[in-house]
Amino acid sequence: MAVTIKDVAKKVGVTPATVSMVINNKSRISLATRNKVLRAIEELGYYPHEGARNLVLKRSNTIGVAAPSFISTSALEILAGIEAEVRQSGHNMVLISTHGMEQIEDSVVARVARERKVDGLIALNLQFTQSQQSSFREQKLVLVAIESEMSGWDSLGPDHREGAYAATKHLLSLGHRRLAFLNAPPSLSFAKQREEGFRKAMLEAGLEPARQRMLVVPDASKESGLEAAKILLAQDTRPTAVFAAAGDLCAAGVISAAQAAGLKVPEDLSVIGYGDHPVAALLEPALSTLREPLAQIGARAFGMIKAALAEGGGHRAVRETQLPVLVERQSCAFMGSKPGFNGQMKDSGR
Amino acid sequence: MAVTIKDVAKKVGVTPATVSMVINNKSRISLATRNKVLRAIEELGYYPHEGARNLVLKRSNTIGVAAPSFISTSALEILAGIEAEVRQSGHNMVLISTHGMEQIEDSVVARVARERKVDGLIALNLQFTQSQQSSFREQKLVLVAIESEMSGWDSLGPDHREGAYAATKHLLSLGHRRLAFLNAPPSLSFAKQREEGFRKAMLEAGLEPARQRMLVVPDASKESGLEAAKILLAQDTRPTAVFAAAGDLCAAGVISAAQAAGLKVPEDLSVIGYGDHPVAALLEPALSTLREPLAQIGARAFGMIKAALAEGGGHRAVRETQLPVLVERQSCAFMGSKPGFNGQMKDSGR
DNA sequence: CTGTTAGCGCCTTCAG
DNA sequence: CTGAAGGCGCTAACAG
Repeated sequence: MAVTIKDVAKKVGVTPATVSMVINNKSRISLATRNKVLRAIEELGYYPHEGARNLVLKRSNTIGVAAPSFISTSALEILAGIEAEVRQSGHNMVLISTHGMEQIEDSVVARVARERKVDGLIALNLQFTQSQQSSFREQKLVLVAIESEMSGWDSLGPDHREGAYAATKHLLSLGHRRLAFLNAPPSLSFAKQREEGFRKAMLEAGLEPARQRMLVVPDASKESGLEAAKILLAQDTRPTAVFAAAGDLCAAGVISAAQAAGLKVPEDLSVIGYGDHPVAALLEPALSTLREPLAQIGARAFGMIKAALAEGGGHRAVRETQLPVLVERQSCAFMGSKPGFNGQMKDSGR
Repeated sequence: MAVTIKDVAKKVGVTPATVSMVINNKSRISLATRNKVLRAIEELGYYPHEGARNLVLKRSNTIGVAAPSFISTSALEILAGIEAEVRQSGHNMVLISTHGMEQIEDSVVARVARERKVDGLIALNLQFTQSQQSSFREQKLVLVAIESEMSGWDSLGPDHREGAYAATKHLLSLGHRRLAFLNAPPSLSFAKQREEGFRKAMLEAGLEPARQRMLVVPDASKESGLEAAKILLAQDTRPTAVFAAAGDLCAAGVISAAQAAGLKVPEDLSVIGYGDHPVAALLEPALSTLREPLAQIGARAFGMIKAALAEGGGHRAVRETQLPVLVERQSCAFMGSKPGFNGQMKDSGR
């Protein structure tokens, strides 16, 4: 049997209540007994039993992170951000992956909300139903959504609009005028926002986005990028730069298609991606892209949980957004730049 | 306040103990009261409080997974495997990342072993000290090690020796005789085993591994692969194939260097990696490599935890190993194959 | 077969 | 400033 609060109380000759108080720095206890207690704790190697404590305090000291899947580099980065904060504040963290299956999602709710295993929940790319949400409210469980919005709850995520705006501006500043825009299907929530950012930058530059250069790809795969690039490159006045807002993988396909067509990147065609996927730096040429502050988002999400918890679940419904940053590598160049004037030189120009 | 066992007891007119028994299918309770209780549970929406239950049962129903970091695709895959099993068996899982810092590692032990927050621990790429281990034993906590061995405890992990053997055989079967071998530094535990596998295959083919073709790279980065490849390609009789046992990123560097030197992969140089990193499939040409059954390893690890727990912590010290599988893509070809005889055709040949 | 009695390990009143 | 008492939600022994 592990050593309990009683053991130390007995050893010092006080009651458990006294020991409890010194542990929790409660009502000023005489320095004398306080020290005696602390010494006994040390000698006995006593550690409070968190479960017991949680039981009386009516909390779990644990937060859950729910997502369809964690097997993606972006989910991972967010997770890392959350984890660091969680540990630092002495909480626990459990992962709940739903695999996109409703059944599991429901069981999440059942277990989480009813067995009171978590005090708060961070939802990543997940949308809870109204009934699930109200079940959370009943249990006074706080919810924070990343990359999705649920009215009445805090939410946060990268600013797709500004990210796309920055990418477009970058291309524009390099002298490009015929920009192609490869977007994800509108069913993905961020697609609309990225398009807004693109349009805004174009309009500010006095340019009208050309219809035939705005393509929607079915997914963010390399194949999709290849297909789209073929269409683009077959046009009479082909674009001098393409912004693969659908993602870096897509951009990889564009580069690949361009090279297959005998074009050099970035001399003949500039390409910029989105997301800073691990492959981005490995491509030839290395892909310029937008990096989202994922770890920071994760950390902030936990911060919001804590704040909400502190306020006793008072719904704040804060909505925050964090700015992506442009990562310049070798896939973009001044329009019409000669070979020899390569990406490396651009980098130093900033 | 959530509904408790008392509430349902009161509603039915029995004592909490009775309710507890029907929940746990204990000593045969009259069907009549049993049904009444069940109905009440249903009506009230009662769910047992796991924390309270664990307190009296002296368990946590939770297993911990400790690793220096979870922020890698391989760690995540293992985690996914664990998670699925954990959920299925109704347990909980907490993540403990040590960041390779001893201080944290100690606190892991302190918290885990003394606050009794977990019944078992899966250690991933982690080596616990003797004193930590005996502390686990005292707490009757079971330990399973993945990718590291601790005597007296169960352990498992991918079979690096067989993996490397398979990779080497593959190259050999393609007619290659001058194989280069890029290994991780011997400080990484798997390096030795992969080298053994390589040597075994070579010896079986009657080949003596050439010293100058066996390089050690400082890390598994693309840069390391680039550097190593430069050395290899500058040799008089350069290798016709390279096995980047250090990892896929390294292989990416080799491919890049080869292409920069005007060689075509796989026609002029075959390259095989290790690990099936997400980028492997995206490279040009797509990289052949070895895929480790990570999810399966995770699942099995939890299986071992359960078995050990069931046996009441009787130390079994089982040692298991799982076989990687060869993933053939486009980066390997028959030695001396002409352009046109590409990887695609090989694929179908198997 | 069911109810009562004791806790699990801890914390918070409420008296002293 | 400290002790005693009561209880968090649940279950294992005992009685009845």
